[in-house]
Amino acid sequence: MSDKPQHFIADAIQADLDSGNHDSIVTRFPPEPNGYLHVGHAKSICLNFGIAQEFGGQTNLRFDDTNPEKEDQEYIDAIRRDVAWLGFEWAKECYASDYFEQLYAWAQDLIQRDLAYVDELDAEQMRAYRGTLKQPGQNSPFRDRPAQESLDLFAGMRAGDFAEGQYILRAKIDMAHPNINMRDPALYRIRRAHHPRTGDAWNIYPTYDFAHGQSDAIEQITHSLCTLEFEDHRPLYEWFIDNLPVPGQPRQIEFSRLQLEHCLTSKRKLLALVTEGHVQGWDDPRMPTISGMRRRGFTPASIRDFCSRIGVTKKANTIEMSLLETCLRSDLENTARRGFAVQDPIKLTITNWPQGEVLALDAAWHQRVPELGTRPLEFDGTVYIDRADFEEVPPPKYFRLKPGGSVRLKYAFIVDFESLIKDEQGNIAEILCTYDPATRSGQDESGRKVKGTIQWVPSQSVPAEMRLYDRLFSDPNPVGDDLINELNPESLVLKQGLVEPALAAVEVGEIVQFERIGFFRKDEDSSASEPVFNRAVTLKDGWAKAQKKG
RNA sequence: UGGGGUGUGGCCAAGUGGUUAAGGCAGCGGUUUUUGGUAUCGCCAUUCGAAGGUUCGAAUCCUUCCACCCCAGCCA
Repeated sequence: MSDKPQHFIADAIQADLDSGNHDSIVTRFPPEPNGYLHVGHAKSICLNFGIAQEFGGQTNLRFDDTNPEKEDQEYIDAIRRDVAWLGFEWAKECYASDYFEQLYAWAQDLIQRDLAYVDELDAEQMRAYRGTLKQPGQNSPFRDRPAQESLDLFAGMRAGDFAEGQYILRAKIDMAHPNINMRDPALYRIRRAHHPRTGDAWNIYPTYDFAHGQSDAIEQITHSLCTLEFEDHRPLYEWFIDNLPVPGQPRQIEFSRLQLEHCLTSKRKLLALVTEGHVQGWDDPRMPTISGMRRRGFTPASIRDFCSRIGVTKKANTIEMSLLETCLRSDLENTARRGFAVQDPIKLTITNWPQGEVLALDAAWHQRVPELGTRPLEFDGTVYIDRADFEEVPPPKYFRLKPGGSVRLKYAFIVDFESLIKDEQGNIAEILCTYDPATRSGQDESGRKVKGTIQWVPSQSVPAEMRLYDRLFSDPNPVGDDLINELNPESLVLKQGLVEPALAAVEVGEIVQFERIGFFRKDEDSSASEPVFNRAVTLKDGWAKAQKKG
């Protein structure tokens, strides 16, 4: 894990600093508030804020709110929360809509200089005139409309004199340009929609292309970092910067977007998951959204670490889930408190335990991190262990409890198998053991060694709902067109388990380790009587792996 | 010959003509361990999309070819 970003964008910025192009740098993170941020945005956030920090610069949070129909204050609020949660502070909070008046003036300027015109082709006609990827387009019959006429029409568009789609402002560049984006791109369209910030003040809205670069220039952005699909827009971006009296010379640099296995990172498709009810909301712990990951149990540090480990290039990439999981585990390893929980309880009774005696144990929250303190744990001769920790007919090298075997109940005693009690169906209802008083943890002088040490919960434990989350999509590279069939039917498995009292009492939002199981975050759905825990990630399971290999 | 990009091990990714091609993740094997976790040690590309060429020397330069991605919203 390197601390200095070492990639082509850092190199480019360094070069701009060295050459004297810039004395300091300013970047921006420019989401459109039309949905929740996801892990792909996290990459962009970490890149933009991280690179600015690295070079002593600043980063703005700018909402690219140029298309009111899809945007909402709810998204603005969520985005602010998510960026802050990730641990970044923006120098300024900006909105493209703050520049609408300036943008309008620049559009007029372009018209006056015969670099833009009001067209009245409808969308379909425009497409026809645009030509194809291999064939040049044709000029609109309105292309040579006198500037004054365009100016008047443009004013009328703004004033609300026309219907949506009736007129459109276009740049006058080159309808035969090999780059389709340069074939007289749309600058302003009529939209009678309520804007979350400007309300009904405007009847026309600038397009992304007309707003983005100029907004960058207004904010004195030095490096405008965006994803690869905007590469083709760069000539247009530069055309505006070159043809308008903008107060800055931002440079656009593109990098490849993040693809995560078993995930979708398209706002449109994530929206569908939410609206079609396949998940419980934008913050469903299975969602690759920042809010979903937060609720799942990911930490800001783990996500930042992930983003630094995946690198920044222009190459298409699909990152394996295991890397994200590794980042989480490694962040939590030395910080999360550990406690006992069982997902599938089975009663274990110590037959030689003194009737009524209760032994109060003091167990470390983290065996290697004493600063985390201890929690009380009561042992009264009846405990619950996980069904997975007993096998009547064990496979070879099974270290857990089995007929004729012994196992240590962590922080307590070694117990020796005695017998089983089964119900009418033949299922194991209870395990009977004896304990070895000489083997008490911390004061064991018996010299006995056992291969297995397992967690357990006391007789007075708390029932808890455990939400075991797994990948949302079965396929590593889901398409997202056929949600029903692509979704992993086992992306959520509910368990009614038991947790020791101290674990049940942790604060909502705390992430703990259920020893030998995984890291879990106490969910907001918890009630006073029943805690709810979300499984963020399992522990690595070498035994399961060995079993699978056979 | 539309335009724009990208090709280094299973997944990422350094490398910018000169030791045997960094590192991480995954995998495999060992040690430690009162979490089959953690930690730790070792192994894991004669080869850089392919073929030619330049050079004493090439993943790095040249040529040709191949593969994959993006673009025809009044979305961003």
